[in-house]
Order: sequence, then structure tokens, then C-alpha cells
Amino acid sequence: MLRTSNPTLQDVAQHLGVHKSTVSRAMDPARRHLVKADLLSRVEAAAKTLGYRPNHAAAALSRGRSKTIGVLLPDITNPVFPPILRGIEDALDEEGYFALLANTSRPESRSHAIEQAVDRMQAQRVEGFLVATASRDDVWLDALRQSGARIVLINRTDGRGHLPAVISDDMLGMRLAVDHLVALGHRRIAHLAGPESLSTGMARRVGFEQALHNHGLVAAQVVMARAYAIESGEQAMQQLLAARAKQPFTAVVAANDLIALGAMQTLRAAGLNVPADISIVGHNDMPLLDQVHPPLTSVRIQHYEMGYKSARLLLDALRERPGSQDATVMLPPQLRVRGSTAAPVQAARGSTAAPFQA
Amino acid sequence: MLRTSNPTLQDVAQHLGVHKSTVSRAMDPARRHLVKADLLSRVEAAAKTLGYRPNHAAAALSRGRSKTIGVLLPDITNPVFPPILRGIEDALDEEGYFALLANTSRPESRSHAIEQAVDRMQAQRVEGFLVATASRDDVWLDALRQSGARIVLINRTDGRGHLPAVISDDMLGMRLAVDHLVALGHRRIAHLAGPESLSTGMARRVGFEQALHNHGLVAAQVVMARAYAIESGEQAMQQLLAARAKQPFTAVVAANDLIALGAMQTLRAAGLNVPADISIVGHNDMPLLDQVHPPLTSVRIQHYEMGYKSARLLLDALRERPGSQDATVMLPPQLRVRGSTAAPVQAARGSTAAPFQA
DNA sequence: TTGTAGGCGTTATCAA
DNA sequence: TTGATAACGCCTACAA
Repeated sequence: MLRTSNPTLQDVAQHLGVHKSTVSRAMDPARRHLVKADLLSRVEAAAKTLGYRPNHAAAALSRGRSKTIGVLLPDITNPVFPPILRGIEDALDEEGYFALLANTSRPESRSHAIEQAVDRMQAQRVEGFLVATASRDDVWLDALRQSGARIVLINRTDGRGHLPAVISDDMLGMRLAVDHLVALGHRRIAHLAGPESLSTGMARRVGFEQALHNHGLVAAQVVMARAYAIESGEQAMQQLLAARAKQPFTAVVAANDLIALGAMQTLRAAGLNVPADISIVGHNDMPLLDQVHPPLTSVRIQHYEMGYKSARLLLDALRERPGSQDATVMLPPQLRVRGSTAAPVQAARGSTAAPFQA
Repeated sequence: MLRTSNPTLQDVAQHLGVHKSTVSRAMDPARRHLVKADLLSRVEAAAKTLGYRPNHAAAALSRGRSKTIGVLLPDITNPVFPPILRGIEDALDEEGYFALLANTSRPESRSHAIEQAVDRMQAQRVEGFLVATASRDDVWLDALRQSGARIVLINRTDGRGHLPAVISDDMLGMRLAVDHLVALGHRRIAHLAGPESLSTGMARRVGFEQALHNHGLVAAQVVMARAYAIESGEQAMQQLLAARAKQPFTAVVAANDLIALGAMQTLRAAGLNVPADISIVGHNDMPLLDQVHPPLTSVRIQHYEMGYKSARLLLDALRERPGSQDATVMLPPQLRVRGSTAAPVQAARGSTAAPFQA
């Protein structure tokens, strides 16, 4: 009597001589109390011996909830995203949800990849979307939202800001970086900005200038890197150096660690020493930054928490009425001081209290 | 006439005055040819205007295939796994499959986390499992297999070897590492092994000794690191150094990059220089290794390809009859030579042709 | 070439 | 406290 396929509620019911809806009740924690204690234990025993496993597809069809969330991110291979994903999955796991993942940075066009991923996810009837790929000018997000989908943005916001999001407080992050450098005695500070099309690139540049302004300073230079990548950092740093005679600087705040690493390579190639000649601060505090040379000072973002909170936010929203929690949550970053920052050689040490000295 | 829920085949059919099974046929690429051309285009038009999206849960229930695969890995946060996952998803994507992911290194016990994850995946009726968490003594794998599940192992094998797997050729990897060091002139080479409970730890240690044997050499020392982690590498290296007077060595082959990084820290703390005093080779070639100091020579494993191939293997197996492709696929690694390896100071340079000189 | 009927395994709503 | 019945949306024979 070999059963190759999985036993069903019906099978269990038959085995016990009761009706399948009784078994269904017994298996549902929320309605378990409606069934007599001894029958309940008999059902549990039978389920175990028969090897019953609930069929989620059937439940999903019947209840109209798939217990499944779509997660869109550019590329899991980018070290920023694994902790975010881990946070998401830990939160989803608590409620029995699974994440359906899509990497949207495909060889083909990005927008096509996104569209296709969203399509497939909707076919799976995901109950909501967690989106870590937003650009400031992404229109598909609006369309998706208009179609009734529940969405929470992670790490980056869209331009309009009417979508709930969990992001890092980039203004604060840049303030920490700038304050640190100013405290060390730096007065001429440059910025290697991220792409303006991304909210992080934008926010960090503004935050940088704001933070300088608080000290009565202005940016020595601002150059935008093409992308959050090492090569882009190298190139951007070359531009910074090219204009250094006219617009000198003793420190550089990069919008991202990869940009910072690229910048360090360019400096090294130019015969400049970090931090003796120029201090550098990164952003993200990705793994292994303490192993590079010199160890990179960086603004630590709460990636795991961002993932976790965003998933929680979405799950909560799925239970409430629409539009209840449409807030943007900002997580505070911290500065991790390492070897890539030091007092400028020509400046007096410990000049914290003299911001206008420059 | 606002429809808040999704339109169904029925809705489309009604809209056109045909039967839903006709629409069903029209939507299925495999049976599309059975429906008249003009009706087909009318169906497509209607589907588009109504915004029809196939309901996967219903299809899954009806056809008994979920188009979903369970992926078990220890922790996506470990830099080895993102490229593997990316490979998996790219392959699954080609066939319209999704991965259901579970990180099995939970605060609670590992075996419990695995069991729970497998349970949830079976409830989702995953069609197969991709497992990157195997230990050499994992019994649950056998049980899972016996229950009829299709499984492909990644990166690590179980002890018994009757499960298909896609792994890196660790024997070859160690040969590359050892040959490189011997070619540089090293004769006294030590090994920082990985945990014996993992197939990689085992295979690499054996591969190391085998490779030395090919040169008529034996291991200067072998110390096992507790885990694939930086701290474990530090500790293991301390042991190596403690016995160095009796069993000297000029080079170290580590079973893993993290172990190698830890070892470098210990050496630095002990006032020893890499590679001047001691050369080090890692394994995996994880990202950013070219940015550490000194840049770490490492055995590059084809992580992405491992993920991709394993998923392909599983998908193929799902189409054929059981047991068709139960082979173990070995992918060849490559050596990435960087700054952490050099000729030993006391040895003659370029002594490639004199293996017995020690 | 298209329509009909039944079932996939579950949940929900009544009725008993 | 339990049972009966009808969806949920799709697929697959088989009939027309």
C-alpha cells in the first residue's frame, strides 16, 4: 500500500473515521480549541503516523493569501544586501512567510528585468513587495502601488516619498563623518558623491554640505562617482586630484565604501599616503573593511535591522487597513573610526574648538 | 464596477463569450496552437485589457508542481554564498522557478532550524532541494532523500556520497596552491585545516598532503581551525607558531580565506612579515581580497557556476526519471597569485626544478 | 476547434 | 462539537 503522493486532510480524516473539516480545524492553531481534546490528540497522532504535510498551495488558493513576499534587489552579490536579506528572512520566518527573491541587475535591461520579476511575483500572488532597488525616478513603483500592491522600500527611497520606507539616516551619517574629520583638525574636505539618481547619493551629498555648513565650512570639492563601485571611485578621485592645486583638501568623505576603496587606490598610485597626506571616510561599513590597508573609517549602517524592520512593517501593514503605517523609518548609523583618518599634518592637533580657523 | 480582486480565466472567458478552458489553452504556450489564430489574439487582447494575471497557486494545486525549489544554506551573510545563490536564481529563472531560501545557522540549534525549514518547504511543495549546508555526518539528508525528495548538494558533500553534488575540485585546488609555493622555493609548508566535520575541510587537508607527497615532501605541521572564521584562523596560527621551533615552516596553506586572514593578523602581531617571513595562501578568493594588505593569494572557486550548475542539474533531474543524473560534478578552481606569497628568504630563487632540495 | 465536467487540497459557511 | 457543501482558479480528459 505504497503512497507515493502526500497524504491529505481527507486521508487523515478517513483513517480516523471523522470528517475532513474536523481535521482541518484540528490542524489550525486558531481553531484548534473548537475540537474535543481527545479527538485532537488522535488527529495529531494520525497526522504524524501518516506523515501528513499541509499543502500550502491549496491553502493559498482557498484563503487567498500566499504567505509569500516579493523581494527586489539589484544584486545579492553586492555585500550590502546579504545582511538586509537575512533581516528580511528572519522577520518573515517568524510569521511563516517566505521571500521570493529577484536580482534585478540583469545582463538585459534593468527595467525589463524588474517588470518581469514583478510579473512572476504577482502570478505567485505575493502579498506584498520589499524593494531595495528604487531609483529616484522609478515610475513602475507608482504603477505597482496604484494597482493595490503593498510596498515597503528599503535603503533607498523613491523620489516622491509617498511610499513607506526604512532607510538609514544619511544626514546624520554624514554629520558623524564630517564632525569626526573637523575634530581631527580638517578644514578642507572634499566629497566623492554617489549617483544622483539614487536617493542615497543625493541625501549623502546634501548631508555632507549641511554638516560642513554647521561648522561654517564649505566643500573643498564635490565630484560625483558614476556608480557605487571601486572603478568609479578611482576615476572620481582622479578628478579630485586634478583640481587639487586650485581647490586643495586634506580629507575626503566618500558616499560609499567601494568608492572609498577606489579612491585609496588612486591616491596610492599617485604616491599619496592615507591617512598621512589625506584622510578618507567610507560609508556602509561593509565586511572586511578592517582588513584592508589602511583599515577604512566608515559610517556603519544597520543593514540587518533595515531588512528586519522593513519586513515587520510590511507584515503589520498586511494586517491593518490600508495606509495605516505609511511612515518612513530612519535608522541611526554609527561612525566606525579606523586607520584611514588622522589629523592633517599641517594643522594643529586637537583644534576641535576652533571651527573657523581655516 | 470596480474589481478589487484579480480577474480569472473565467472573467476573461466571459468577457469574450467563450469557455474558460479555451482561454486556458490560449494562455498555455504548449497548447496555444490548438486555438484558432483570431480567437487567440482576441483572448490576448482581452487578457491585457482586463489585467489578467495567472494564479500560480491554482495552477500549482491543479498540476501538482509548485515551480519552486528549496535552498538551504548556513548564512547568506557569509560571502561565499551570495554568488552561489545568484547562480541558482539565474538558472531557476530560466525555467520560471523561484527559490525558497532558508538560513540554517540560527541562534537556536542548527538541526532544529534545518528540520523546521525543510518542513515549511515541504508544505510549499517545493519540487526539490538545493543544499549547501551539508555536514559529513548529516543524517537528515538521507531521511529526506528516502522520502522521495530530489536533492542536489552544493559546495559540500555528505559523507556517504550517494547524493548528487556540485563541488569544487579541492584536491586540484590544493595542488595548485602547493605547486605554486614549491615553485617559489618553499619546502617546509604548514596547513591550517578546516573543520573535519565538513567535506571541504577534510578534502582540502587530504589534498594538501597528497600534493606535498607529489613533490616528495611532507607537511611541516597541520593544525585544524575550529571554524571557517577569522578568529579561528588567529588561534590556529598561534598553535602553528608555538610549535615552530621544532617544526619550522616558511609557508602556510589555509583551508579558507577567513582562516588565512586571521592567520595574517596573528603573524603581524607576532612581528612576522607576510610574505617576507612567511607566505600565505587562502581558499575561495572571496571579494576584496585584493584590497587587504598584503593582497591574499587564493584558490578561486567557481561559486556562481556551482550554484548555476546545481540548479540546472536539479531541474534536469525533475524532468527525467529518478536516478538519471546522480553524478557528482567537480568544477576546477584556479590559483590567483597576489602579494601574500613570495620566495622564502633563505632559499635560492627560481629553484623550480629541484623539488628534493629540502 | 471549442465546450463540459470533475478534481487538485484547503478553508469557510452553514446546518446538525 | 462535528459534518456537509460550496467555493478558490486552474488543468485535463473527454465529448461535441
